[in-house]
Order: sequence, then structure tokens, then C-alpha cells
Amino acid sequence: MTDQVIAGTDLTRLRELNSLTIVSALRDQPPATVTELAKLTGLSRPAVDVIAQGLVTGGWATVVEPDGSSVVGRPARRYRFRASAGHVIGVDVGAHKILALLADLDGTVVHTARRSVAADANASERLAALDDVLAVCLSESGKTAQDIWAVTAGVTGPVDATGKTTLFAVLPGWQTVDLAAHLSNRFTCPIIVENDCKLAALAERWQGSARDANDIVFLLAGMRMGAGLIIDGVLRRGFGGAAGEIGALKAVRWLSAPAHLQGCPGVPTTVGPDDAAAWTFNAARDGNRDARAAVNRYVKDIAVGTAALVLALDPQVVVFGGGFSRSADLVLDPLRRELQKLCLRVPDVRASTLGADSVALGALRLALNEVDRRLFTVGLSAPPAAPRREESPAQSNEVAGTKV
Amino acid sequence: MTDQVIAGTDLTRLRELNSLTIVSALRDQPPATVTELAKLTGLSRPAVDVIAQGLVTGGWATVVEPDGSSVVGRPARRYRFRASAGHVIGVDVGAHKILALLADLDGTVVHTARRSVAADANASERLAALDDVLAVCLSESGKTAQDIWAVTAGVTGPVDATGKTTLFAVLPGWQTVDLAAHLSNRFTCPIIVENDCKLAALAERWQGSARDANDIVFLLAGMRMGAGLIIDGVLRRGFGGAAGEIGALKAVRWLSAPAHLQGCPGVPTTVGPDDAAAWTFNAARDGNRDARAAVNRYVKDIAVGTAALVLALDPQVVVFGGGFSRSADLVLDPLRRELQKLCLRVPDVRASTLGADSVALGALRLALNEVDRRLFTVGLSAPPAAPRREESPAQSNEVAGTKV
DNA sequence: CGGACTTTGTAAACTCCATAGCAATATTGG
DNA sequence: CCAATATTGCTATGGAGTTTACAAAGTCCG
Repeated sequence: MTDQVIAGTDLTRLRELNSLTIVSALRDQPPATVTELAKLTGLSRPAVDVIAQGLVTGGWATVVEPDGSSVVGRPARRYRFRASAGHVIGVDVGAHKILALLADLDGTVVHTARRSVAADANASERLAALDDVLAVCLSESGKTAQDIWAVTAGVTGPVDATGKTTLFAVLPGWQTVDLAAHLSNRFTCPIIVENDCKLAALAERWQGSARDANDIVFLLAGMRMGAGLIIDGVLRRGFGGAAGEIGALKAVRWLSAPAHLQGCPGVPTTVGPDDAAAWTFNAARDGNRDARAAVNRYVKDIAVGTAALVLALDPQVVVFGGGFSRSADLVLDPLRRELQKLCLRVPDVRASTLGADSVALGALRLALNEVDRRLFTVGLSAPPAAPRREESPAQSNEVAGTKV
Repeated sequence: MTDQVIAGTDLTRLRELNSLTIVSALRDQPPATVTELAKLTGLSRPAVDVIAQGLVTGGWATVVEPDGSSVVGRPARRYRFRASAGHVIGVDVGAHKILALLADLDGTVVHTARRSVAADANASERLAALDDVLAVCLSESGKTAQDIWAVTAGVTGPVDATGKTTLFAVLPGWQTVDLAAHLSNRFTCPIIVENDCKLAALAERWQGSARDANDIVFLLAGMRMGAGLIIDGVLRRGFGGAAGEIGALKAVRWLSAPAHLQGCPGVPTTVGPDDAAAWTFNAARDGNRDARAAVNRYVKDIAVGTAALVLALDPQVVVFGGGFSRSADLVLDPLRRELQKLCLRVPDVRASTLGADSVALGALRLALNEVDRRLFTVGLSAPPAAPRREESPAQSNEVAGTKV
């Protein structure tokens, strides 16, 4: 209230803002000419020219000399955002697998590293596997930890502001794990730990089936059920990072919902508990009566919590994602019918298009958000380099508050 | 995606931005000296001086000549935001009353007009009463409709983007009423129609008991139960304007909750249905067993829906408001206990401090938001004057998206 | 009562940024 | 080879903010 932080706007600050404007325009894909950028940003051509050259000398952009393009007039030099100036890592620390994605500043995935983990592996085993995946991902892509500008890790369970899963943890022995601290020993850049559902929601809006929507309820459906909320284009974490945890309500039968699929009469004893749900979905698709009934009971159970979220937020889209999204063909229609019964205004119900990679992709996006946030606060005056982590712990709520 | 609207930043635009910065600083209360403003905004003294003088000549600020203040050095001229340059109206179209507030650009209420309406009055009677209240409010404060910069009206029931209550209406005969159109005949300025719960939530954050919080679930408790959501400091309406309508879920017993209070054994037959709840609260406060049990049943019923909202959003604060907030002393503790049972992380539970005026106050705030939005898009170059309504209907979601 | 001190108000010089308009340049098509 | 066309490069112009300097208007203290 007292120090209403207001940006004093200097002349140099204006240049900085315009530079950032050019960078923003440049990043929305293809190499652009000065005139295109001028038209796009509203700045004059000379101004854009000076700024673009400054970006090149600063290392933020590269020149694309004109190739044989078939237009009248002198061929224009094109400028391209130097996405390879930095890289980020997004990693999904899941129950069954660890998946790390390494991407450049455009979000283009450069390298992928995956490793299976036993569902009952203890915390230190899982952390060792994580280290292994990260090391492989770095070495195979020819990078070192110092080349990485931001790292985001996704885990199950609500994550508080300090990056810990104190409320409850699903992974064995995970209550006491401080993942952010663990990663801090390996990276000097900012590190963010976030709930898997929230990350998957972010991914779905970024590259998935909800690219057009600003108000999204994302369901991560698998052996555990969770939700991630995007409101007005921004991922919402809640005050304590526990937004979307509607499954904790007893009246919402999210905890027990998957049991209908696992306990379906007729599941062969040879099928392990992890594959039972898949078996039931397949059987339902083949017309098995019991399986269809089980799926319907499952949908009925998840619909109540979904309806609660829909009524609370009135979103434009509900995205059905997670492991079970492979069977979305069986779920979507009955889910729509249930929501019709329960809600005032039924949103679009769509299937996830990203599947099992969504959490890691969302982690990537959040890491990029962190990079963007720095860019827009620190500016472009310094040459591109991996930022050092601030002493104060990363405030996830701030990072999440970036559009796209 | 194509026209990523980017502000081309001209030199004059920079001046505009700095002027807006000064205005923002100026509005946060008391008349300030040039040096104070310079320190506050980061601009140099000469720059602030020029801008401040420009604001005075433009009609946006006034000079306060130094009075006998006992400080060392030359006494400083002070500048004050000219809040009286414009006025806005916020009006609550309630079931029992219509309350209109007229305020200046600082939000200081200049005039109040109130009128009782029968709960079963039909739509045209209610609209006539509204017209009457507005006319009285204007004439008694010596203003005309042309002096008003924005009008916001609060009604029960979810309001869609066009300002209509199509989903369902509580007021008799209100389904077909186009309140925005009705008001358009009387005012040329922007007109916003909004749900009462949402407005009350806004008020509570502005001047009520949730001033410190950015993530708020507000409960409007009365004969009808509703909620308004503020997330990250901004009122959230949802894609279709129906955010917070968790009461539509059958498992949430919000519809039937007040019946416990009305149907409490021992309510005298002389007490009308509207006052029965008050009687029960009073009886409970006096130790009446049946009344206490009724209150407890009531709290248990509203707690489920509240818990759903809390789990969905993980807010910092839950505010108990509306007509029943007078009896918050009986409700808050049991409500906290119930939430403790149902939620992961229990937020602060507080009573509203604004009472029955909260809806009209929130309407005022939303009207001011609209004025601010215009200010920040149109700029200060034009002298202060009542804006004319755009042809396109006011997009409430945009207006709501202003902090504070 | 007068001088020292402090703070405000104002003017001038300087720097920086963006714009506008013109000349030079490079490519295509005839 | 020349004309048409579009881009690039350059210079002059004007606007905005900062710094510096100095006069003006008070208070404090001897």
C-alpha cells in the first residue's frame, strides 16, 4: 500500500520496452523482415532496424541473409530469435516413469530422456533415477548443467510455495523429500517444483486441445485423479498451492472411482493391478457388459467432482487427460451426459491430445515462463546467459502468472 | 495469434504512461508534493513538475497552495487528484430494497438513495422503483444523468456477458428483463449489470474484511445462498458469468439450508417468513436448544458447498457475508470446524464488515473499474468528461479484470 | 533581528529515442 | 540492358527526461 511500486519510465527504459516488444514479435515464429516487424509492432522502420541490430550484437537474434525468394524488389534481410541462446528442462517425476525434456527458448524439444521406475521404488531410488535421467539428457544433448536457464519438475500431490509436498504425498517416502533442494545441488539456475495436474493443464493450453480457451478445467485421470485450473489464461495455484484438489471431499468419489475399473468382474487374474483399468476399457470397447457398467460407474463418480469444479469456475472447456485419456472415446459422452444433469451451463468436454507427455511438457512451459519473467524484469541489456537462482525461494505463484 | 496486439511506444505515449503513473500515485490518498511524487514514481522532479502542471491544466488535478506547515525549507505546493471531475453510480436491485450510491472518482460516496420494494413486486414495479431511486439520487445530489461516467447494477442470479439473467432468475418476472437496455435509456455512459454475490465480494476486498487478501471466497448468505470469487486480486466471472454457482449441485444443500432456520420448532406464528431466520438466530444466541440445533444444521449444509469452493480454489480467506452476516458470531466457529473436517488447508474464515450495503458498494467499485479501464486505454489527453457508451456491449469480463 | 540552512521552484544544457523523408542499393521482369 | 519495386542506410527534426545550477521562500538558531 505504501510503496505502490510504480515503474519510473526513463528514455532507456523505453528502448528496453521496445526491444522486448520486438523480441516478443520475433518469437512468434518465422524469421521476419524489418518492415514486417514495424508493421506488427507499430514502431517505425528505422527504430526497428536499430533495435534488431542491437539484438543481434547482443546475442538475442541472428540475421538470415536473403535467399532466393521470388518477390519483386530488393530482398529483405530477415531476423530470427536466437532460440538456441538458452535451454530449459522440464521433468515429470511420475509413479512409473521419469521423463525429462530439454528444449530451447522457443520451446522446441531438443532432447528427450525417459526411464522406467518401479511404482514402489522408495524416495532415494527415485531420486537416483531422476539424477540419472537428467545426466543422460544433458550429456546426450551436449549440454552441461550451466547451460540450463530453468528447471521445472512435476510431482504428484499438492505443492506448497516452498516446493514441498507437505499436505500429503502419493509417491512412497516422498513426504520428507525436498526436491527443489535436491535439484539445487545440480543446477545453479531457478528451480520450480509443481503439481503434475497443474503442469498438464498448462501443457494442454500451450500445445494441446485447449489452445483456444482461457478458462480451463483439466482432469488428470489415472490411478489417481486430479485437476488443474487455468483461469483467464493463467495457471492458478491457489493461496497454498492446493487449488483443484476437490478430490479430497468425501462426497466426491474421486479416490474410489478407479476401483470400479480395477475391480470389474471378469478381469483376468494374470493382469496386474496397473493394467486392470486398461483391460476394462478394452473390454468395454469390445462390448463386454460388465466392463461397460464399470466404465459408467467410473464416469458417474468422476462427474460429481468435475461438476463441482465446473459450477465453481464456469470454464469454457473441460479437458480429460492423464493415462486414461487413451480411453476418452468411452468416457467423453457419458461424462457430457452427467455434466448436463449436474451443471447450469455445460462446457466443451474434450480429450487430451498430449497423453502421457503432458506433465513434462507443462513443466517445460513453466520453466519457459520463468525465463520470460526474468527477461521482462531484467531486460535484454545483458547478453543471453543462464541466470543464477535468487536467494529467496522461487515464488511459484509469480511464475505461474504468465500467460500462455 | 496473428495480430499479437503490441503497443508501439512513441515518445508521446511515454508521456502518457508517465502521466498515468502520476495519476495513480496521486489517487492513493493525500495531496502530495512534487518531490514526494518523484520519490514515489522514480521520475525526476522536473519531469513530475511538468506532468503535474499538465494535469492541472487538463483538469485532472488541482493545486493545494501551502498552508502553515512547520517544516524546514520552503513550503511545497501540493497536488491533489480531482476526484470531483466525475461521478459513478452503483445500485443494488435487491429483493426487498433498492439502494443506489453515487460516488466521486475516489470512490467516496457523495449521496445515498434507498427505497423498499415488496419481495413479490413484479418486474415493472421493481423497474419503476429503480428509476425512482436513480432520479432521486441524481436530483438530491445536484447531478444529471450526463454527469455520470459509469453505472453498475447488481441483481440476483447469474449474469451472462450481455447483462441478462437468462439461466434462472430469482426476482419475480425477471427472466425477460434486459436491465442494461432499460438503463441505457436513462444514461449515455457505460452500463454494467452484474451478479450480486460477485459485487459483494468485490466490495469486501475493496473496503471490507478481506482487504489484505488476493484469493477470496465470498459467501452471500441469506434466504438465497451464493458465492463470489476473487482470484489473484481480480473478480472472476467464469466463461459464461456463472462462476461460484456451486449451489446448483444437488449434493450441495445450499438451496435447502435456510429452511432449517425458518422451520425451526418454536418460531412464533406471528413472525413472517422473512424474519423467521432472524428469530432463530436470536433464539440460538439466547440458548434455545432447538434454535442452536437448527443453526448447526444450517452451517453443516452450507459447509459442504463452501468446502467444495475452498478445495477447488484454495483461497486465503472465506468471508461470510449477506443478510445473515449479522449472526456471524453463531456461524463462524461451527463453520470453521466443519471446514476443518472437509478441507485440506483451512483458510481464514471471517465475517463481512459491510453488511447490507456490500452489493451497492461492489457495484460502485465495478463502475470505477470501468472508468479506470477507459483511463488507461484512452489516456489523459482529453479533459475529464463522461464517456459515451461504445456500440459493442460492455464485456463484463474485461471490466472485472482490474485489480482492487 | 539577521544570517545559515534547508527545501522548493524553474530554467538551461545535454542526452537519448523515435520519426520523417531522401538517397543509395539490389533484385525481378521485360 | 533498363525500368519498376522494395529494402536499406543516412541525416535532420522534434519530443521527453535527466542533470545541473541558481533563485525564492521559508525555518532555526545565535
